[in-house]
Amino acid sequence: MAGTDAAGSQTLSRGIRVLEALAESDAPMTPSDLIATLGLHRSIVYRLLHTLEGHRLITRDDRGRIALGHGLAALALGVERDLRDASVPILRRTADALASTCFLVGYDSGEITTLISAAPHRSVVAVAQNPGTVHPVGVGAPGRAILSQLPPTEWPAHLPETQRRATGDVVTSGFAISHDEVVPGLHAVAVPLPLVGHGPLAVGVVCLAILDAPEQIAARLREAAVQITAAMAD
Amino acid sequence: MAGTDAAGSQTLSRGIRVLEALAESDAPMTPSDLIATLGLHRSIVYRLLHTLEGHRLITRDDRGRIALGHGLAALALGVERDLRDASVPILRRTADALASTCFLVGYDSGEITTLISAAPHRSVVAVAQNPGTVHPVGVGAPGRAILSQLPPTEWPAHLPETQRRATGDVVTSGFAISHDEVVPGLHAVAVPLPLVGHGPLAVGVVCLAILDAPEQIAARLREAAVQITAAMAD
DNA sequence: GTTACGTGTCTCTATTATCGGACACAAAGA
DNA sequence: TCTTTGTGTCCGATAATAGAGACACGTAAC
Repeated sequence: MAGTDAAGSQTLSRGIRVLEALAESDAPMTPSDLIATLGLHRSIVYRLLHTLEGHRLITRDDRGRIALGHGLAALALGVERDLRDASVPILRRTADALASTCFLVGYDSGEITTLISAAPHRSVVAVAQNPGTVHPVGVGAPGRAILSQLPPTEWPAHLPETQRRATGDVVTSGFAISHDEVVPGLHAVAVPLPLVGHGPLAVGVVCLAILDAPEQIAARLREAAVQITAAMAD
Repeated sequence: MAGTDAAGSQTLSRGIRVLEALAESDAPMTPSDLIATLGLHRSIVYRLLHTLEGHRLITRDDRGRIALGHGLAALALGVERDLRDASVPILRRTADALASTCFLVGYDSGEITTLISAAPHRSVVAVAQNPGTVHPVGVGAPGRAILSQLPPTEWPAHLPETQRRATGDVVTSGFAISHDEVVPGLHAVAVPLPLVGHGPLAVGVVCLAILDAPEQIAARLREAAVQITAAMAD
């Protein structure tokens, strides 16, 4: 669903669709699974698999089933490397200070992706927010913190009036808050992080029960945002 | 260097080489950089870039320079997902217990890749060991812990006699130790982690100064390995 | 035994990508 | 101003892939 029939190279696009199909599947896939999912001929899929395996982007287990390979982890290491290196220690401190999972999200061509996250040290239940997770735009605290940095022309087509006004509130108050929005039972607070040459970013926390006043949490998050901006200036 | 002219699809292989080139570069690349690095014609590179951009595997900043895109992080999220989800909390506890960065490495077609790592909470200096990092086979404690699980027929061609005997010691003692081997000044201890259907794995720690006796560290690592094995059995 | 099924490789034309060059355009430099 | 350099697109002849089927092999069902 992510990859439409992208302009340019059909072969490359199909090879990437193999990886996307494997990522969306929670278990390793058999060749037949892939052939059925992609709707391609067997000979094509096998050719793509050989090429992908040669680059270690897929691997095959003892039963011949196909899974994403370690080479993808090596490639992903290079995604926003400077930003992630600079932010990790800051997010760790913020997560401990707020006793909540703290994360940094980025916006790229219509989607919001978690770039890094840090769980607090002494947490009874750790709310996971793994890097690579995709958020809906305009929904939830991080979604609105990002949206508030985008011109309304780039907003999603059918964004409810409620979300539009809530996003406007982010601009005035400087932070976004959400509860039961993306995942039931979870609270979230996020602040925008504008950084030159990096598209809209946001720093946020997610937790089961809100501890401090939202304004206090937002103040601490803004502090982290300032530190990240400073660390990136070098 | 990683991707030779892989059998199968030339187009797909070249598209992946674009990603590999961007990952090896520490800064965003201009189109000319890529064209020179890959040795391809301009029209080919532009076509590949359009396709990759459509799948959010690359992105372009305000100056037109090209960097790896967030879609790669989403794909990498699926790499060894079950194993990583099961290991994260165990590695965190182990890292705190040993006051050292603790990590899990996996082997796939000739290369050892860090799958996850956990830094200790109260660390003066945190030794980073980011997921996706590639280790040399047979060198260093993790390298030998992996090698000890491979048949000698799959060992690297010109492995020094010293490394061969040290690897043999891992089989008898149950753990590997290294100092000043991969990175000067760093100590490392690692234990093998055999897991059915998952290729050779190893759990290890890396630190600046060794605190406990290697045997004690190895015992704690073996404990973590057992816990991971148990967590994967469900 | 047979039947059915998934795997993996191979061969073959129609379709698609490649690659050279050409073109237009903008930003620096002489 | 006139060059030079990088960017981005477009066009044809050549080389590569797509896509269908055929084939051999192991393996589980009957």
